[in-house]
Amino acid sequence: MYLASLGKLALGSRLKALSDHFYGAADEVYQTLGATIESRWLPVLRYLWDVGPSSVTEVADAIGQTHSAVSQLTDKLVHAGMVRRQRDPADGRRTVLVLTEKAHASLAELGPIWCAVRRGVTFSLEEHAAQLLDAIEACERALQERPVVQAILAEHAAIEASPVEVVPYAPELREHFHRLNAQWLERYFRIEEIDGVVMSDPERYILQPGGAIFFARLGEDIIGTCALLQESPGVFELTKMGVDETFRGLGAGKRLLDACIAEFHRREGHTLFLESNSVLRPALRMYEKAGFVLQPSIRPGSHYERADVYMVYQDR
Amino acid sequence: MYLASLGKLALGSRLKALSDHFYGAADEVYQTLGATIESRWLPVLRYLWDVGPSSVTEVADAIGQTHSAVSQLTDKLVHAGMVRRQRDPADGRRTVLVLTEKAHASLAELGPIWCAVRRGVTFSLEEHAAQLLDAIEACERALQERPVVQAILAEHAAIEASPVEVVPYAPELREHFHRLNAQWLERYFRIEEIDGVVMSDPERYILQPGGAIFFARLGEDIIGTCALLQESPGVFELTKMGVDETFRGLGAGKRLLDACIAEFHRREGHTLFLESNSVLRPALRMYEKAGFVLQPSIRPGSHYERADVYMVYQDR
DNA sequence: CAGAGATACGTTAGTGCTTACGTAAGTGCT
DNA sequence: AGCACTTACGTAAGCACTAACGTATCTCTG
Repeated sequence: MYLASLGKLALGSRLKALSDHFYGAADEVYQTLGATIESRWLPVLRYLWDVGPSSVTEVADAIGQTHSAVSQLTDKLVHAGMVRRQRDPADGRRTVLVLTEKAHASLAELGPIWCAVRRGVTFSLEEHAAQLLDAIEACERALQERPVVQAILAEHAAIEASPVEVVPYAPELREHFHRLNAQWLERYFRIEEIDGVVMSDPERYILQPGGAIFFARLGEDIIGTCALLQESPGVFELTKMGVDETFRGLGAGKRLLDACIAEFHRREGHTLFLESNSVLRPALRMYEKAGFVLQPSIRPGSHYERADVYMVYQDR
Repeated sequence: MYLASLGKLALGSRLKALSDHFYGAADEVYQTLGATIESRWLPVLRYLWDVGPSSVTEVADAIGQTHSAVSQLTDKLVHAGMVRRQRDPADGRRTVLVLTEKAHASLAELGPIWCAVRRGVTFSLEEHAAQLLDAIEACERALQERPVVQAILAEHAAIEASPVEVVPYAPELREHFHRLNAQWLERYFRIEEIDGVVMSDPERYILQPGGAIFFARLGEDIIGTCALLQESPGVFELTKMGVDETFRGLGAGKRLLDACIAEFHRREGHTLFLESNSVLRPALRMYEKAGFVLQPSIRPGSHYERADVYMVYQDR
């Protein structure tokens, strides 16, 4: 599913899809079992069933919808003979919604079906149903406490305020080198033996053999890294390029790449290559734009299991 | 929020509400920052951006919507100057959607905004965002493997096939007594000291002092329990009534209650009372229907912290 | 190579919700 | 008491999507 790759950007779309799935499933069940109810009615009917006669606004607030939605839904429920509208004698503005006898009878019969729904969802989703409910609840609460729009605007201001800077390796940044690379390795592949060795001691395995490491910095955050590894005199490998997922789109990758290529020239290398994997499409496109050319076959004697792309830099 | 109390029954509604919240938040951000994009466009635009020119059906499949939806969205995108429709020369039925130059320019500028969105969501929801995404992914997968409609219908058939039976205490059911009571105690209150003692050794604390325990059984599942505790000669307390959350609505509670009242009569008790809490509204309604009458104040010298309701049985 | 069936996709009608608006009824301030 | 305000709620218009349909095009089979 493509949407999964968009992560937090497509949260709305994915939630909607799941929501529609459950609505549809419930309706299918009701219809198959001959229940005269629709999935969208449930919150209103259950509220009136649990709490008793209530005004439109009261119901709307409880189930988290607008009074218009409840009012329109009430039209349908009245038409279906499930609800009566009554004027509130104490307050002429209010319309009190009351379940009819028919509704009481219908709802009483629905017990086993609702039970089956809960059981079926539990069977189908196993423990994920509870995890989903917990996550929803936690998110609802968090959104109340820390409105997401403000948070996003604040982050945007912070991002705009300070530019992405590229800085060379420094010992105190070593753990960032590990963190940033582990992030994408674990997400898309796994940490191969050679990765673990190099990531844990980059000074020894990258800098000492005549290589270089750069970091991208945004304010106080180290958001990306990239390494230039000297494989043999004049032959360099571009490797361990990683940008924090949440910080992509700021051009940090390109800046790091440019820094590595500049360093390659400064050291008067004659060959610069890289190995990658075809699933990392945005990265490959960036390499191409920077001057790397896709080779027809993978590099002979590659160190990496995951390598299925081999590119060589062609100066222009 | 009332919907939370419906649990798995209202999954669709809650997901929809969250979904709308995120769509709305994204649109607010785009508008505030002056980006000429709407949240609903994102899946299509990002797909074309990541994958390149694609046909309508291809996009629809990737983002999990119907071709109609994509087609109609395309109308808007064309109108906004973001997308061009092209006939596929190789297959005259297909319409290839291509991002315009303007779209490329717009999307390139959106990088920092998307970054801010990811960062903002992470800040606002903390670890719950990742939990939500994981749960969504797990549910999507589970729904594919075990369609929920079939699961529900199967459960319903199982429920209809065998009636709820009430059975008296037996030693091998002891752990069910603990499980069923722990479920609601932990959910709404906490397990007080006296609860723990009684639940762990019901034979000693309920049966030996002249009480009784009943269980509700559905097929192989023990789905509910209820106890009659003799407090002093002829004075009985109805206590430890619990029905498995997923099995509510089958009338098991009422059956257990009737069994306890019958037992109370069989033992020729003269007083039957219960203590409960006002949040357990459906249970209180059931007690009332069975003949319990709400007392004006709580029982003097109650054993329970949570008791704020005191009811006494009035034979009719 | 004809014709049945499948596929691609635009169009239309309908659904479930929203926002915006209008009206009636209650509330509060002077 | 009078007038601005708020509140309750129905109605209208609009949006995002779906299902159903129609048309054009392609593919497969005998």
